[in-house]
Amino acid sequence: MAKDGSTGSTAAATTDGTTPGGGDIARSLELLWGTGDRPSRGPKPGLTLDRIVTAAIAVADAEGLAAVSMRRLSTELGTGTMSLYRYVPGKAELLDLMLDRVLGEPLPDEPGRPAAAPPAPDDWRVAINRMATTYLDNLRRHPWLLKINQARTVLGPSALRGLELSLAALRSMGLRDPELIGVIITVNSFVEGLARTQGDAEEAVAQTGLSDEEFWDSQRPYLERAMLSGAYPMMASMSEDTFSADFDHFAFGLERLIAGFEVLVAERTADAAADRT
Amino acid sequence: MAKDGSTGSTAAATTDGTTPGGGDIARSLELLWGTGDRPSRGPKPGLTLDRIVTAAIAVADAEGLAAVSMRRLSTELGTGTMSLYRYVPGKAELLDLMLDRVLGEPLPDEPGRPAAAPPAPDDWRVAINRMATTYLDNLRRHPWLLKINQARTVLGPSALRGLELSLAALRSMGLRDPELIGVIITVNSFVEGLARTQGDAEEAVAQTGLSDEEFWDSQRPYLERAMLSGAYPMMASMSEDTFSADFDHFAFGLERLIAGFEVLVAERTADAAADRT
DNA sequence: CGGTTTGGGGTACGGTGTACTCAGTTCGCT
DNA sequence: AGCGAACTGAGTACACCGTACCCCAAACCG
Repeated sequence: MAKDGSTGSTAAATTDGTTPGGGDIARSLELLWGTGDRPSRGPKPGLTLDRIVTAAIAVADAEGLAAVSMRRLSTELGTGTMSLYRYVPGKAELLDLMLDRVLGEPLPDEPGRPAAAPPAPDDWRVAINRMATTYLDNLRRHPWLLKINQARTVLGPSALRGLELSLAALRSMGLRDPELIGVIITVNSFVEGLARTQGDAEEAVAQTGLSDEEFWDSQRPYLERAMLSGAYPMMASMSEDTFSADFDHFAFGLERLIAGFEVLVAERTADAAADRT
Repeated sequence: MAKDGSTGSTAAATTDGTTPGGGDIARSLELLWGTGDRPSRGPKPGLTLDRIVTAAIAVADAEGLAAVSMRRLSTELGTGTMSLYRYVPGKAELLDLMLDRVLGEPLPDEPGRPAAAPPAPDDWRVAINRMATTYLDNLRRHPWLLKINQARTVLGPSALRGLELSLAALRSMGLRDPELIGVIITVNSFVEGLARTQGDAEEAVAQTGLSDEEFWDSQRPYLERAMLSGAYPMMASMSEDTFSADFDHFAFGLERLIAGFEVLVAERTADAAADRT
């Protein structure tokens, strides 16, 4: 997934002459924020960045990120493979663009839910709950999101808008600015970790063609021998429903997290009251 | 990274004749729990599974999971590439073995810390804190851990031992069994998500050769223009230290999480007391 | 000692990202 | 109107990857 690095950067340096790696980011930024004015000489482009990104996302959603290759996209779009490089500096940048597109897009209408996004609620608990569920929904809709390096995501307009909305909703907590960011990071980290586990499980089913049940059944003899060995007394004494799928780990964890924030907010308001007297 | 799937499973079926995918798991299980008795006909093996896994981990630690290829490992070990397939069914299984090895190994001695693992403390807060820090340490030492599908990790002896120790330490919380698992999953998810963000950042520095500062500087003009546009009032009003690196997001989030658990434990003990009266 | 079983390794195939090169199109300027 | 510049599209080629297949040498059993 990650490009080779050695061949990539050195090759870019020999070709372009710009500082290796730096030129690509500038190029990505222009692609994201750019005015889109195209030079007025030469033939009109037969493709759009938008179409490429859309096609890439469609393929990734349907068959996983591994299916997204330049050759595959070109056949999908009916062009030559190398033509894509007229619009995108490289595959890494294409992945960046996919990220920004998906993270910022409003959730598509679902049958059970009203389409319009309601304004930010003044209750931060509800806001956090919405943040987490929305993010989890997004990650489940696009499982490949977690396989793309998010650190160097160029902060596109849509990503900024999401952060802005979150911050506005959390303002009522009365925490300091870095703590607000901490809240967001904590919630997002929890959701990401959970989504990764779930996504891995689904991917494993798809790739091996083996259901979860079959998988665990294949391990059962080894596990039972281990339990009988006496080396794992705690695990051997666990109740039957311990690993049941009925338990909603997302709801459980999120509830605990919000309860933890509640404690901090209560402390702060108590402090403020003490200062006032 | 993930193997092709179509070629992999079908090829395994044509070669071996066993149910596609199922044979590999059985093979992995035997590799993990197996007795290691080798047949006494034919030449002695010049390699060990252990040496292969060790070499793979070394390469992954030093240069990232992308550098772990069968050809690379073979040159590292001084053998032919295809010889490796006498010991490992395929690359996917090798990754599984790397996982189990690393997740179960005791942390190597570090200068500042005593080497012996102390017995499980009876205070579950300390236990959770230790769980989280240990896991985070592990993920930082081996950033490639998060790029391997953990869902179908064969539960090896070392993985079981870790789970057993965690459960023993959390027993004093007095929660139901599924909730105990929920606690572990929640903490681990949080740590994984955070580690992923940190790992992505380091990887980005290594790959692009661009420090974080340089990266953000390159975005500054676009961000400033966005701030001045008035479309992001909350973000524009943030204090200077909001995104400072001084703030320890790991400590902050973990503290909130533990506080949230505390609330639940308190509720339970209160309920128990009410029942007793 | 002959046969059988096993490990080691070479070759080859289909896949990937992408550098390089050349042909063809379209506009601005003279 | 014509020409040259600037641009797009596409083909070819290279270095990687995982691994199927095949053959040979080594080691034990009878």
